[in-house]
Amino acid sequence: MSKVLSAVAWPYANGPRHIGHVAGFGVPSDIFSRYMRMAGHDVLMVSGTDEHGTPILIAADEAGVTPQELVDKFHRMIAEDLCSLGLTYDLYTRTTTRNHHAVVQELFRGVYENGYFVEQTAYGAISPSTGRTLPDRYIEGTCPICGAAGARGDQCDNCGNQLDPHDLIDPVSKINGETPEFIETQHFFLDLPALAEALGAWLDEREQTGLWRPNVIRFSQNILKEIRPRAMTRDIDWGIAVPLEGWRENPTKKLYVWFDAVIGYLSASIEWARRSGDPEAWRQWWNPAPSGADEPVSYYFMGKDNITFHSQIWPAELLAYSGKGSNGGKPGHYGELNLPTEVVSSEFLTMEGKKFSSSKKVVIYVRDLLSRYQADAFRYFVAVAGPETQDSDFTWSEFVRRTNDELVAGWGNLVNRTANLIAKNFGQIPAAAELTDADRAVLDLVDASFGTVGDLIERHRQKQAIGEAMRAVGEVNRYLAETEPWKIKDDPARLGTVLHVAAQCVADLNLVLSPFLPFSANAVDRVFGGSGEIAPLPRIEEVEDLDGGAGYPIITGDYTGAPAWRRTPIAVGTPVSKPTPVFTKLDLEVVDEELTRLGQ
RNA sequence: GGGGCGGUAGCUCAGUCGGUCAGAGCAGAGGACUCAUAAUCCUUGGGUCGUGGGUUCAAGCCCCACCCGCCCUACCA
Repeated sequence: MSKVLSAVAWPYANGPRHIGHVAGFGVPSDIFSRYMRMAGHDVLMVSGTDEHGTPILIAADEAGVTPQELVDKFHRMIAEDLCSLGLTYDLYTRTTTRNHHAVVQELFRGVYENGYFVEQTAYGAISPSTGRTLPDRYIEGTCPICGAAGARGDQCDNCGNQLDPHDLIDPVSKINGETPEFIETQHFFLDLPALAEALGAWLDEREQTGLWRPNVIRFSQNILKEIRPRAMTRDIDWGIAVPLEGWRENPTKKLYVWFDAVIGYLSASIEWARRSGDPEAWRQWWNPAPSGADEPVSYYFMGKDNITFHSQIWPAELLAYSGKGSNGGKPGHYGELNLPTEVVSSEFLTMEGKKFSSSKKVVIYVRDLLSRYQADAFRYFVAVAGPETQDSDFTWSEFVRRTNDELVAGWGNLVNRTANLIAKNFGQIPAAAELTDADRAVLDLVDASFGTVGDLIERHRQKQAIGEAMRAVGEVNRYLAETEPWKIKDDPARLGTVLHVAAQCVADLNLVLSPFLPFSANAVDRVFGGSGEIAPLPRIEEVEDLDGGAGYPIITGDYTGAPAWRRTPIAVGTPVSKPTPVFTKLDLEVVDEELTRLGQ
């Protein structure tokens, strides 16, 4: 039994979540966390909404609201989206809490005192009217290389060259059309070169485990080669104050949003501990274990666009705070902080062959999908066909097919026919008489799936894991076809035995599938007379800020009630009545309906 | 430009150390059964494994070049 930190990517507060987001980090992290809890580990699953940064400011200006009003709205929406998918966060919080601000500032101080920040003059664009940093991508002009109009400050879409915004001919702000002013400005740069050696050693050690996905480890080692200091402050008035004399009071200097966002994993853990009544409890997941005890492990779930922040920036911050780079230093009062055990990055989900794009309306929002379809149907699709190690495509026709042919016709049908046979013939779970070889074979095969499926989930091979589970479902369907219980009504002992065996297999597979399909796991459990509470579900809770700020909604829950990851013998005599189907079969017309909705 | 990934049966994809690797599911065809949301079960696949070279006794799997598609690279997050 270990302390397992499930650190889940922080969604940016710029709108509701679309299914591409949650396919990458949400569903996989929940499947993993649910399984690890059932396997007996102490899981702490944390995340929250990322609410600072330039895009929020711009969106707020456009909407005519304050940034705080904007993020209040979107934080709530995102929390609802994630909760409705059944994602079992121990705490889903946000970056505008006072706790988060304080933790971020403590990290900054520690890194600063250990000498891993260098103050440098940078040259950058600001908006003359607001004084805010104007990021490269928000500047456009004529490309100095190919002469195309409308080139962005970072890259020209026409010729593909990377640009320096200062070289653009007639640069203008995309936000308000004014001419940007290029100024010299002071910033704190994280001294990544001083941490490169420690980062490299850590990555080499991680590579030895052979667990990281090849893409992720290779990419991480690659970016190490061209490592250079990176600015961790910005000219902006929305964010966390730099906790230093002369900076703190400056309304236009804030910490870079990514500096603070990744610290959310730690601040959320601390917030969780404070709310749990044991404010120091977070240390069990973050500090090295006392000698003799198992080291805590941490898994970070995200999409591939976030790898650099999780395999370089965040470990660098942790190393710097712990004083473990070439500049030396000593840990701050949070103590030595553990680096990620594994950065579990997924690839991207596309949508009918195209990249998701809210502006181009190539998008399906989680809330829209769940208003019409079962959460588990979507979770099933993601588990079985998601972008685990390479990009994958979501199409409505494939969604309908997977739902109807695999989930409903395979698993749903097995549940249904088993329950029906029991309800008709016994009305309760029958006892087994003597077992035949075939009975034992199917029982053993299903029992073995706890091992194979669990192992695959632990290694983040969820597609293969659910494939194994579904293969076992097929075996049980075959078992029924071969034993033909509907033909042996004149032999109640044998009939009871077959149905007992089938019911046991269904109960087992229901547990094995519960990390993937929590909602239906509960429904299936109810069909067979259980409590319907085998897969815990999260809830939204309105809480006060711990340090006197404004209240906000969080996702939390009590997940201690999940059954263990092993066969639990079914209780003979439990009443079973004629079931209502657990899964909804989809009409083939929904494909056209949805494509029409997409405007295609 | 640099780094990386993918291109395997009509469709979606598996293929760990090079030698039963030419596979699975779905679709299609035929059959069985009737407990079940017309669900289930059995039988049925021969695709130059993107293209052209090369290494090897042996290559989807290694090397080189090329063609397609995609991602990362940015003071967006």
